[in-house]
Formats: sequence, C-alpha cells, structure tokens
Amino acid sequence: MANNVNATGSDQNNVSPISVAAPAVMAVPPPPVMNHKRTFPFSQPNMSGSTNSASSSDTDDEPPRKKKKWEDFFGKLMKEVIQKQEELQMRFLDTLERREKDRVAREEAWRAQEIVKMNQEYEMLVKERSVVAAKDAAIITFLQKLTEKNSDGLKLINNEAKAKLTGKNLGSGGSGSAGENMLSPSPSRWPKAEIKALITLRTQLDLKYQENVPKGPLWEEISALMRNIGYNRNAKRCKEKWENINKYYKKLKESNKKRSENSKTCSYFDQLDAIYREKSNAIIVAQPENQWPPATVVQENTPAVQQPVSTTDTAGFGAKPEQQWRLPTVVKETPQVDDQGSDNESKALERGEMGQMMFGSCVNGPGCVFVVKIELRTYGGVLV
DNA sequence: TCCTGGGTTAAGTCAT
DNA sequence: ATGACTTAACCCAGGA
Repeated sequence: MANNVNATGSDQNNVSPISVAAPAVMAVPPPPVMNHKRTFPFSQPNMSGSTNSASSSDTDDEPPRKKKKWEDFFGKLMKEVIQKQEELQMRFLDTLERREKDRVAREEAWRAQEIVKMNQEYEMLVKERSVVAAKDAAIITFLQKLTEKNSDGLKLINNEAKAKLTGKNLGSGGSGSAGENMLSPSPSRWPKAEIKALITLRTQLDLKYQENVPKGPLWEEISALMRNIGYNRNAKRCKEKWENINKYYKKLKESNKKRSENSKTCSYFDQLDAIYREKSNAIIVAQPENQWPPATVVQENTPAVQQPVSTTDTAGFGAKPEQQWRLPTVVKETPQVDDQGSDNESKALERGEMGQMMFGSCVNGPGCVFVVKIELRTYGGVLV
C-alpha cells in the first residue's frame, strides 16, 4: 500500500490539474491517458498497468474499495471544480455589478452636471430677457415722454406757419402782415411762437452738438430751420435770443420771484421748466448712488416752477452741455423741398409738416423725408 | 479763438 | 402816467 502511494504520487498531477493535494487514498489513480479504452476508471480498475504489479493480489480482493476511492476522488474533484466555477461566477457577477454601479454613478453625475448647466443657461436667458425688457420699457417710456412733450410745440409751430400763411399772427409782437414773404426780416421782438420754436429746435439739436463740436454750425442749422418754418433770424440772433431767455429764466429762478400763473410774458417758461427739470433729473439719475431703477429717483410730476431752487436745480442750471440731458436729434436726411419761389399754400404746409416732423412725430410729409435719430446712452449705468 | 455765463442798459409791454 | 416786468443788444471775463 505504501508502495502504491509512492509509486503513483508523481502521476497525480497529470490526473488532477485542479487538485493541489490529492487524498492519500486516491494516490493510485491511473492517468486517464493511460486508459487505452477511454472508459471510466473506476469501472475498469485493472486497466492501470502501474498498479497491476504492486497490487496484483488485491485486485480481486478489494475492487469495491478502489471503486469507492475513485468515486470519492472524482466527487471531491467535481466539488472543487464546481466551487471554483461558482467563485469565478461570483467574481464575474461582482465585477459586472461593480461596473454597472460605476456606469450608473457616472450617468447620474453627468445628468447632474447637465442639469446644472441647463439651470445656468436658463438663468442667463432669464437675465438677458429681463435686461432686454428693461431696455425696451425705457425706450418706450422715453419715446412716450418725447411725443407728449413735443405735441404742444408741434401744434404751435403748425398753427404759426398756417397763421403766417393766412396773415393771422398769433404772436403778440407780430411778425408781418398777410402775404408777407417768410424770408423777410423778422421784427426785433420775437413772437412767442417763434421763441418756442427756437427753444424746441435748440433742444432737439442739442444732442447732435453735444461733444466738443463747434457751436457755430449748430446756430447756423437752427437759423436755417427757423427760416424753413418762416422765421428769418440769423445764427447770431438765434444764439443771442437763446442766451437771453435762459439768462432771464435763471435770473427769475434765482431771485425766487413768484410769477402769476396767467402771466402773458415769458410764455416759454413752461418749456424751459420742462427742459431744466429733465436735465436735473438726468443728473440725479447719473449719480452713482442714484442708479437703476430710475423710477424710484426721478420725480416726473414735480412742478419745478413752484419749487424753491434746490441744489439739483442749480446743478441743472450750471450743468455743462455734455452733462445735460440728451434729447433726440433730428436729422434731415433727404430734403426735397423746392424753395424756389415756394410761397404758395402747399409749400407753407410742407414747412409746417416739416416742423412737425422735426419734433418727433415721425411723419413723412409730402416732399420731404425726415428720420428721427434717437441716441440711447447710459449715464452711470442707466439707459436714457 | 471759441463758447458760455453774467452784467448792463435802453426800450418795449402791461397792469394799475 | 407810472412803475414793474420783459426783452434785445452789447460787452466782458473766464475756461477749454
């Protein structure tokens, strides 16, 4: 028996590559390759040549024992194989499970990232839209204010042009008799309507000549526009008049004198009030501590006439042109008015409409086309 | 040099 | 007629 074990110990590895240590009882299994008939070993125990010589006397005595050993051996072998397979399968399943978890984790991270990105984009979109909406609202408000403010001036200029045409002078000083040539020299005194036209034109063209641009062309242009609507004043007279009315306005404001509401003189004070109020408002808004939203700062309905002169008003008076409220510039784009001998009614009406257009009504009258150019700028971060 | 603000003055306007 | 108010025209100083 002991010999069998020693003799067959070297063959064991050939038989069972899985088993590391075969049991002692199984030390004599013949290698399957040695089985010439390729039959199950324990069913033909005598076919093992190595055991024939050593245990020739036992083959007949112990066939059931050998068979049992073979069965045990293969049984354990099968168990080991199954166990190994189960381990491998478990490891495989673990790996699969781990990888699946990783994949899910990565997917969730990606989704979270995408959600964050989409949220950021959404917030940016909302901000962008709010900014655009605020700009639109500011533009609309500005245009509405402009339209309302100029509507009175428009009517006056139109009426004045028509009155000139029909010989009816609305101004107290009078600018001529019926049928008088509109290019004839105007009287020394400026009619009220003429003053109002000058104020409106000067305000409208203020934007165009804001920067360090020589003011000479400004007054030349105003003079030309005045001539177009029937007032013959040269640039110097226009400039002088503008300075005088502003001087007198400031003088009264500073002296804090009360003017009667129905005062017949200085009828243009309301216009100047509005202009200076807007200028002072623009300065208030432009200050860093008074930035957006302007609605909380700008007081539109404050009657400046009845107010005592405040520091902001003073600032408005003293403000340099580049600090002042900018009003839309009217650009005469394609003037097609024929001025040669145009004293008839239709031409005069054209001039009247031209004046109307110059005040922002955006109406293209017959024979001339105007474009209202509005420059929107920011003062201290505020769109104006 | 140009522009602007301020001052001045004579003259016109208007209410009383 | 008178005084207050308003305006045209001129001048000057200071700043850019």
